[in-house]
Amino acid sequence: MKSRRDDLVETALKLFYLHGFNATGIDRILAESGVAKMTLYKHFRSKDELILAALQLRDERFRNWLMTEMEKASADPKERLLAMFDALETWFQGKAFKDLRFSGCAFINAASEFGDHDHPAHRIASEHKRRIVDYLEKTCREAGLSQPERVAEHLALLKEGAIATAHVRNMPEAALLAQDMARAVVDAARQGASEAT
Amino acid sequence: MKSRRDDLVETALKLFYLHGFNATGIDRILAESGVAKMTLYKHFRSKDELILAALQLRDERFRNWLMTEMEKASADPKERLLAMFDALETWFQGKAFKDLRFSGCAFINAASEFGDHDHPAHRIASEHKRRIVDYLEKTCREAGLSQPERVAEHLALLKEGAIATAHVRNMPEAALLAQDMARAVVDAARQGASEAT
DNA sequence: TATAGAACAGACAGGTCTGTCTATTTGTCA
DNA sequence: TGACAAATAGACAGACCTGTCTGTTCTATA
Repeated sequence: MKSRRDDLVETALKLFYLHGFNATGIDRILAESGVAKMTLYKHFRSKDELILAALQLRDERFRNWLMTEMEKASADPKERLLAMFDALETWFQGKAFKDLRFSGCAFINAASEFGDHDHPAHRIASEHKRRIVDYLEKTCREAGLSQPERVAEHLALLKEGAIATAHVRNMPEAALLAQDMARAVVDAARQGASEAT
Repeated sequence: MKSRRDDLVETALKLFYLHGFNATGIDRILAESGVAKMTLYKHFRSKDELILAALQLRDERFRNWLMTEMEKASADPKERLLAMFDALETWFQGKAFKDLRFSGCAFINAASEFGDHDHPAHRIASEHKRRIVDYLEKTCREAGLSQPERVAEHLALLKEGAIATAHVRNMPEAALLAQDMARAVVDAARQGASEAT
């Protein structure tokens, strides 16, 4: 049951992601989605609102994809943490989201274009990243790791580094470099959990 | 001996960095630099050329700043590698480049706005990152670490992760999270160097 | 089939953008 | 002082952008 609104947000997400927010005009979104201009302004007050809707869709879809990939990789939470980086590599290779080549992280991109941390788009980006840390922290706890908040932050930072490196330098293997370090982080926290700290 | 051209590139760099490339019009650059429009088009064919000149200035200036910070921190190359993350933290706190608040990495930002890897601005970004890896690798060799190419890539990835995290989540302490992991990476490579591999 | 809401095409206003042009002023050096 | 190069202000064209408006056509439901 795809509504006109859904077509719009879907097309907007794709074009914003591939070409940037400021560089993408609404006329192009309308042309590619086959929606009339008045329909857009019936559903959204402005282009800015459409940007926010597209980012919210991306947040939901990306986290869902990542969690699914991690959970189907293994039943062991420690393995799941490491499987995140395998998932990242498939993403970097353009195999994760159909007909959407890898073009960096939509939220890092949003933060780049909307540099002010108070801008609504930047806030959505910030919240997206926090939600991922929350999920990693939960998985760290399930794995019985020591200092789960800290380990989750470490793993999240490795993920960001892999994304930025893969995008800027066109280097999908960055995921495996990050995975190397992630393994060390997780192993250290596993030993730490059985020791007195 | 500051030329009109220098004023222009300086102002362009500042505004592009703070507000983005597409969002910054040349009229604003002209107004803030006090330069006439014809002077701009005497020195540059187009706005795109000005963007490239600004990124080149940033490349030179940033790498110079980073290397200086690392080298003044210690004479020991291993300590210098770790000092990179202290330097990053001062940058994230806005204390590195005068009257220029931290607004992410200019090259990650450029890659975001110019997503196509063949775009000249994206290439400059890619080369900037590679030059930093080269410098890290050289320092790894000076420190006598095993697998210097690999360790340099690890450290560079940690740096990117710290930058992205600090910017998107407004979290300057990301530098210290990265430093934790960097210490582990460097220590492991030091042990590795004295062992048979 | 009748009706009402939704989406349609397309013109339009008003603003902003890059890049060009002209004519004038400034600054430097002999 | 005189001459030449550089920089200036400001108007302008043409393209593009967001957002509004009008009048028509589609579609679902009663």
